[in-house]
Amino acid sequence: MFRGRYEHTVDTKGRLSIPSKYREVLLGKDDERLIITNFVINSKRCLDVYPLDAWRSLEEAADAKPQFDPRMAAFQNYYMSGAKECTLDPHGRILIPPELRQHAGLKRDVMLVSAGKKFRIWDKDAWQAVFTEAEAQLMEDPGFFADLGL
Amino acid sequence: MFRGRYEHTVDTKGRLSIPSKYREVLLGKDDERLIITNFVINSKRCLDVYPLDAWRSLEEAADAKPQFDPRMAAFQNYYMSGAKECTLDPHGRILIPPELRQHAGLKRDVMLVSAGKKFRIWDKDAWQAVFTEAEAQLMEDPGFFADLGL
DNA sequence: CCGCTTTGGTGGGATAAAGTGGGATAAAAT
DNA sequence: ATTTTATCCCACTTTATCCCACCAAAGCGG
Repeated sequence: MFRGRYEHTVDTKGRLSIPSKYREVLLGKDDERLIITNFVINSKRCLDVYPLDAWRSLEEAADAKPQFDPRMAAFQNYYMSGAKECTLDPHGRILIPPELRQHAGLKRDVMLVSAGKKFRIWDKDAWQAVFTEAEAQLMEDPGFFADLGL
Repeated sequence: MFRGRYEHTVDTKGRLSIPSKYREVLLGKDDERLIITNFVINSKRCLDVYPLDAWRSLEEAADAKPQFDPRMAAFQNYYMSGAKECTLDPHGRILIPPELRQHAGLKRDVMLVSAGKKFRIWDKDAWQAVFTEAEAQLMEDPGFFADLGL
């Protein structure tokens, strides 16, 4: 499980260093490669990043579903087909492919945001908007926490 | 269970010592690490602090819910994604990550406030406001506690 | 009741680690 | 063959961690 949010920077070469806490999670696996693909939440674009093993189980789960469901096809076309493999350099950085960088509108400042078995990469400003929206939503409905046994 | 309120100080490096009474609670566990994340009550921001085991059960409870419910997504984006792990230094202090310090508006003087299996960290002034607000609510509506079934 | 010891909390310097940037070389594409 | 893109290597800056010292308050024995 990845934990925490980190503000990092993409350098002029398109490199982004993965937080050491995230890297610790990867060290526990036999393959440290990452799979990165395009995604969108609340009309805001971002990137989803999976450890290779987690991506594989997603592939298998998708494969087990009926292939002719149009929504499944859309999922394949959008999410699965965007996937690129990235390897870490000696300093723990990845090179984000240009199409994906552009998809998420990544400029210099980005946020890395944990989401269970994967994490996301957001342009900093886009993330701000998503975060504020989520905060407002939770303030409106504080009883929600009770449902989770808080 | 944590008990009591404590006024402590955050030093210039961002360190905060955990009250020894709270530490006694942690000693009973096999892992003393804390998970700390952002929260908000009555539009006042604070930090929620969990022993690692308590946080894990929260993660599991959240994981068991449908992931694409919009409220669930907001919860994941706001509360879960902010979670950072903090280890105690030899004097029983934690280093509060800068983003979280900033989120809660922590300056030098802070309050540590018990809340069952977790506790909260407030800026001292913000806490004052929350406290008086709660008191006013009780004075206005003396049946308030009774309505809670206590 | 007074002084000593212990415990809890605070502060600061030194060292190590994480993140960032840039030049040089190698691989790939045109 | 030339241009572009990616990888490796080295250097710098910032942040976190360890270690030591200090102070105040509470507990203890004379």
